[in-house]
Amino acid sequence: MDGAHPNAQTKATRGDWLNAARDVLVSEGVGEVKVLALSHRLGVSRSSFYWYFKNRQDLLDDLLTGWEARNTRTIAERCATPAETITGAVCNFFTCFIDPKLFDRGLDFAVREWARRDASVRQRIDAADATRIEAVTAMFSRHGYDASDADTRARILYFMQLGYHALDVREDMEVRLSRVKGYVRGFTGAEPDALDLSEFLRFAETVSQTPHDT
Amino acid sequence: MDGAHPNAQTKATRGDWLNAARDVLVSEGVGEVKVLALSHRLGVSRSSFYWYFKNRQDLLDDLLTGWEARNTRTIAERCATPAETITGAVCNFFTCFIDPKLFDRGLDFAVREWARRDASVRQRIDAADATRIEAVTAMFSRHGYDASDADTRARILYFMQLGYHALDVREDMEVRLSRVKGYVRGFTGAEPDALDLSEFLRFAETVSQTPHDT
DNA sequence: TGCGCTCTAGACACAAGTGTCCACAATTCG
DNA sequence: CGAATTGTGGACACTTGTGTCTAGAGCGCA
Repeated sequence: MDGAHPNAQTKATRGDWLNAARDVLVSEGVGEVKVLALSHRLGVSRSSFYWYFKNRQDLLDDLLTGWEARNTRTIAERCATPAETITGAVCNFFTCFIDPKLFDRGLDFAVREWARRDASVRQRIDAADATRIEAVTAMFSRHGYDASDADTRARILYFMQLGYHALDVREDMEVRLSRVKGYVRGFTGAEPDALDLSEFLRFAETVSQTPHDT
Repeated sequence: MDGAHPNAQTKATRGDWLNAARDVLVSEGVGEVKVLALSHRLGVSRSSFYWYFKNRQDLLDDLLTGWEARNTRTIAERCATPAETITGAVCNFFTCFIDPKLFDRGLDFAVREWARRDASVRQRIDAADATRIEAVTAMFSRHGYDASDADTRARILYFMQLGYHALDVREDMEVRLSRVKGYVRGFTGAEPDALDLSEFLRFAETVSQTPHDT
């Protein structure tokens, strides 16, 4: 029923349809996610689609659910990860955006674009943003910031991080990492712990080995 | 020929088509800019469109040309405006984004989204960004920053400003203006001149009287 | 008054997309 | 083996969108 156990005869699984749809959504927008085009791309008849999905909307709903699970949950989890210092916690938050396996930024912005045309998607994005900001706020609160301060810092941290990605800035990971110390200081108002920083940079290096998509 | 002298019988001028198209482009993306839908919106037959435009692409080209003229030229002009101090110059730059008549942010991001699907648009956006950043860089250079410093500050200023708008942050003008002094200090590394600041705030107030669109 | 220019409407032809129905091939399982 | 299940493919009906062609209405001007 969910394509997890494909038959030998199976040419395209449910997951194949979803992956293809995700790619088109990211690179060309919702409007271009068309059953006909996807069937061509998968080398399968168009009508096979209707075995896995009720209709086009059903596919889109699944895409949205997957996005919520991956991106929002990732941020929430990283923010909830225990840390000795606030600077370490902020580094934890950064890892979401360093490792493309954790947070799919292409998908996040594709969904934001989609939301401009669909009120129900807009609602889910707003809910997701609220959840994420709450998670970041809680992170600051846990480290002793008062409610108002935690709220402000959470918004600055979250909005700046997404703004950076929104503009699709492309710089070497090396250049990007050279600014981390300054960022952390700015976001927390505290001097970054050397250990937190080096641990984060080490993680970033292991990730940057694998070439990143899109 | 350009709709500037509409006949009494004229129901929709060339400009009407362009305005309608711009609205749809901003609110729903290029994919939804359709002759049929625009004709309905204007209460006019679809075929009248082809009197003013060769085809759909012709309309889109015009939209793009208008965007370049308005947004990029505005930024370049504001950056070139003479100012006594760098803090005054940065305030000049800010005015682009305070007054919706100067810089159409909705259109700017709609075009950026469009660029994701069209290589030729991507090229024009890249050229526009380069032009804008050059203008901002020149502004810093004129006020004594060395080449490297001017370049860095220009990028930070430009990217942050666009990042703010990319996330479609909605806050009261009052809240927004309360942060200006800190921003200016951060961007220039200099203490803001009180006169520059008060002049800018006065301008912002006159603008915020008129309700702004989308 | 009547001619020409400007603009609009409707019909036609066509392409691309959606969703449904039905036949049928390939696997799996009793 | 044989029957049910799992998927696939092709045909049909319908919708939405593009671009072209032609008739003709309304205004401006001699």
